[in-house]
Amino acid sequence: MPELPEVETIRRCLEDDIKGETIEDVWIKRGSRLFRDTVGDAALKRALSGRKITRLDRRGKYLVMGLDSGSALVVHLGMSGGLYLIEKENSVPDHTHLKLEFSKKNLVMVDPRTFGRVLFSKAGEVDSNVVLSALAPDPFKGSFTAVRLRESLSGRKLPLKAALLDQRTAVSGLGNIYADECCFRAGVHPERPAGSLSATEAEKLHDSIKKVLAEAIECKGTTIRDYQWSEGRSGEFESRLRVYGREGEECRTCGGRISKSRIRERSTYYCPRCQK
DNA sequence: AGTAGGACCTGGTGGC
DNA sequence: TGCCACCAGGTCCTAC
Repeated sequence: MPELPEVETIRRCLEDDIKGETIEDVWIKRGSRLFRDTVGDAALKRALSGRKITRLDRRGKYLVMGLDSGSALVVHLGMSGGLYLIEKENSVPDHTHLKLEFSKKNLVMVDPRTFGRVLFSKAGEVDSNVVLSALAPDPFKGSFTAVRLRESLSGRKLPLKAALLDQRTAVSGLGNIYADECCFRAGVHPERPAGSLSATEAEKLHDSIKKVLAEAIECKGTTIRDYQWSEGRSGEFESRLRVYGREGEECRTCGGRISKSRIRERSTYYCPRCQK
């Protein structure tokens, strides 16, 4: 579910509350798929217990929880994941896979569909982590430029949207909603071969990606179904969506009808008149 | 190598 | 009310 703006919202919401907290105890759901890529539950518990949280960073859609040992817990929320601070006396919600106990609160990771995953990077290995280091530039980093964007797409024949969804190629952090919104604002059709963008179009797309994501972060993300950024509060970008989920409705720019198609088995929304 | 499509899961919704 | 098919914001693997 969460794309970059939702993950960034969660990060900002949690950072101040967990930074400096010591992990007093760890609970991991038995046999949870989310930990399939870690060292094993027992070893992970040992690595986390007693450690102090020093920072909460974001790389693309990943959250990186830095510890005073120099290691880091790396979390991806998949389609349905969430991180919540709960009162110590409250029992954990359904589908909780991880609980970190602090002195006054507990942090839980909830994920009904179990598409999320948790990784662990040992001290000094965070920057060389195979998953994180393979990510394309973060849209808010200086390495994400219009030139780099166009180069990463050049020669590729797959649909532009498919290229934008690939976290390791052009840009990291875009998902199904924001990829559609960015294509719309840039005036480019999502089915265009990725390599067919002109320099001007690549600049517009680069600009749109930064603006759409920044605006969505300001709105604390989008709420389509069950996404909540913290204990029951919801994002407000939904009312600003220009194409996503608006099949048959009026385009706010040209008055035409929004179309829906499928790209790589993902629902795709666009305005056939505004997007060439 | 690059690309397409299904697989992996649970829960909510809308149609009958 | 109940049942069922379909849909969902993300990767990941396999096959062409």
